[in-house]
Amino acid sequence: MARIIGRMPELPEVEVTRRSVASRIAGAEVESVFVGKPLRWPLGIDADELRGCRVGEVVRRGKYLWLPLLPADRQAPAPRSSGGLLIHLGMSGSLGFSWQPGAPGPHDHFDLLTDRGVLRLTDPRRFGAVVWGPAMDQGVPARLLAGLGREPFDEALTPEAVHTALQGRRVSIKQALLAGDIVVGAGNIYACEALFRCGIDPRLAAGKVSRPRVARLLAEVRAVLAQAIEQGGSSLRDFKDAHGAQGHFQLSTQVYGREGQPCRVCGTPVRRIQQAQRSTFFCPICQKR
DNA sequence: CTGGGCTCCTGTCAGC
DNA sequence: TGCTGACAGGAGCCCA
Repeated sequence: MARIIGRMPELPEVEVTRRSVASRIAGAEVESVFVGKPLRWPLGIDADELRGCRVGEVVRRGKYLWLPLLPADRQAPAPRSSGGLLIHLGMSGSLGFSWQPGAPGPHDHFDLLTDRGVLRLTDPRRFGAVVWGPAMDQGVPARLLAGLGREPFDEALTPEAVHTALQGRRVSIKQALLAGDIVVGAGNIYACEALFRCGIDPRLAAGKVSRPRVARLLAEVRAVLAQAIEQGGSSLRDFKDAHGAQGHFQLSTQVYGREGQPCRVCGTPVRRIQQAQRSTFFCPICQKR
């Protein structure tokens, strides 16, 4: 039986995090920076150089957050660098913003201390990252974002475009979804759930999915992500502190993490298989094509 | 260009 | 009850 690891930050959790942090940190002035244990990549700048920057509007791209750091107009002396921080929560990361978070704990690896509070990255497994760059489309951030597919809610992402992009792909549709180079945001949980909702066998070759089914799949990816964002958003009202987000985003799943348990639609035991070293959950009866 | 496999890390859990 | 080892997973990266 597969175990479910507590929270896996996928697009919905990243978006909910953005919404909870953005309005409170916008306009804040950086006073100092704490860097803990190494994360996935080095920060890429001397932390002292961020002092005196003003935080801009936090935006999300895929599962990344971009935190603009601009020169504060009335600050003297002016910061030595402006640009921003590209943040990824990895497998186990969470971002909190609070007035007095206390001393960093063993899993707190980055603090941005500002005049409005402290933005803190907590990440036990350290798959996450905080990387400085001169702009979102320059330097290391640009390189990291370059291969990303379209945003799931981008209106320019049509079923036709997705279908075309899938043509010739021989990997499974599940792997193609996870790859994120066509549409971003569907991690392992949501890929499994979306495929279940539209009755597509996760093992089916990506290029073999018919156009109507691609349209249905895109709709379900959007629906499951939107639902998760909404659920996370509603739970935000209960936030008490910076890390109150724990466990709030666990959508009640139809198949994910339910190996051996009866399919909620037909009662057949949910199957678990490995695809590219990753667990896939599906109903062998409901997902036949 | 595509696809497959490896890698980072540590909390959790099965099994002895 | 305590210890050990397998496992989970996002996504960059390297190689065939």
